[in-house]
Amino acid sequence: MDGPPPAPPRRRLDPEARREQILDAAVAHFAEVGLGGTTRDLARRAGVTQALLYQYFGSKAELTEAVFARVYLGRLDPRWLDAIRDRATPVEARLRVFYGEYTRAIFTYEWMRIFMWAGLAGEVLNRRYLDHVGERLLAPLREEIAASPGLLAPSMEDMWNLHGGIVYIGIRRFIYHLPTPEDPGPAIAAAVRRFLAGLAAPA
Amino acid sequence: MDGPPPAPPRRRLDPEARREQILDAAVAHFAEVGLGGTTRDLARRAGVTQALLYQYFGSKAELTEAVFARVYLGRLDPRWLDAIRDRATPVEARLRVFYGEYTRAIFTYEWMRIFMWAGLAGEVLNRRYLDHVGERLLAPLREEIAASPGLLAPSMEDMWNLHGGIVYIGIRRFIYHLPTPEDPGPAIAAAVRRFLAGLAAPA
DNA sequence: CCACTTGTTGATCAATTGATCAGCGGAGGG
DNA sequence: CCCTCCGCTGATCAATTGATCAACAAGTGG
Repeated sequence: MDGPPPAPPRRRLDPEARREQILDAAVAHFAEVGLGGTTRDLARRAGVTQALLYQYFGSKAELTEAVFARVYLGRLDPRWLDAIRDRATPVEARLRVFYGEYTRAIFTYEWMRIFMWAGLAGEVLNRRYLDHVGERLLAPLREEIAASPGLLAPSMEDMWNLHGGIVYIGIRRFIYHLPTPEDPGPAIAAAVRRFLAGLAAPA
Repeated sequence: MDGPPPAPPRRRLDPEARREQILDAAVAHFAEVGLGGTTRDLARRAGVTQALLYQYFGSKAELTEAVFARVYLGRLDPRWLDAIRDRATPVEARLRVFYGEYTRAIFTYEWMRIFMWAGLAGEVLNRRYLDHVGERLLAPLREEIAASPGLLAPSMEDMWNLHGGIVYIGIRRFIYHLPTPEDPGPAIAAAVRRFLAGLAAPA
């Protein structure tokens, strides 16, 4: 009466599921030790043999590309831009909400570290990603601030300063393993409030 | 009459000079490719044979330790603390001067990248260094701001936000290879000014 | 000009690592 | 129950890499 035994770990797996399993392990592994991590350690973590990796990925380079694709793709939500431009909401709230969503998307061990490893390695994807952030997110945010009565238009360098101050929370936590507030919300709110206060036009 | 020939590259070198030459090359090499760089590439860059490295450093680990020592040591100037506490100068100027000096010390290709490689690798030195920054520099700065009339006391998280926003300039330039202002001075001045404006006590 | 000291090198070893392949064996169809 | 398909493994290769060592040769003193 006791149903099937508690899932004796199937050795033969559906190819698609196996590929996902390997990719999951690869993201975790490369985030931890960097893109120079060995395929053998990765295989051990994934619970498969090293040879099997090459059944699903032609080479290590192909595997790391798949890791990039999984980590980068769908990380930026196109709806953010709409919220940024919604002038029915005060700019301060828009900035706060945006950076709340943005940090919720990128403040993960895997994303933060793989992005930094890739940056140091000179990956082109990083520059493309950051160009995108600058032109599609920071520039519109800057326009909205400039269009707000009583605020002086910030420069793009000012925008990067705001951005960097917030992203640095994630760097401290995931790269340097320093203690940071569990919820970055209050720190973000304070940073945004200060940023706008510093842009207040003289009376 | 034509003096000595134009320095035919001496093959035998004074041990101390050779050690320095290797260490210079090691700093440049590991900054570029990370601590996983090979001793053979390093030797090629230094213009010596790979075997010679082991005449001056017992192992690769010993070599990277020497690299850390050279990069970290003497980077923080103890006189900064005195300037920070010099209440004859306005806080804003003190903040501006401090971050001018600080960025002048750490905004180099070698320092920025080795620090980041080491951070990702989990080096203990990084956490020690950043603890020092927090307790010996940011905390005093915070006290000075708090002691300034008309300013609300910032939290340590606020201080890290100011710090991160400024350091991020160097991250963009040296890690991500993005264009940044040649001189970070104006951006620093703006960031400091905004930070303090955002701390102005309500009338 | 010789001989000794020692900075330097080429050759080499053992371990690691990316990649390959023949064959094993689990699972479903007949 | 057996046969076939194919997911999977163990063994193995070639290249790379940290480390060693005997031997070479540049500089120096006699």
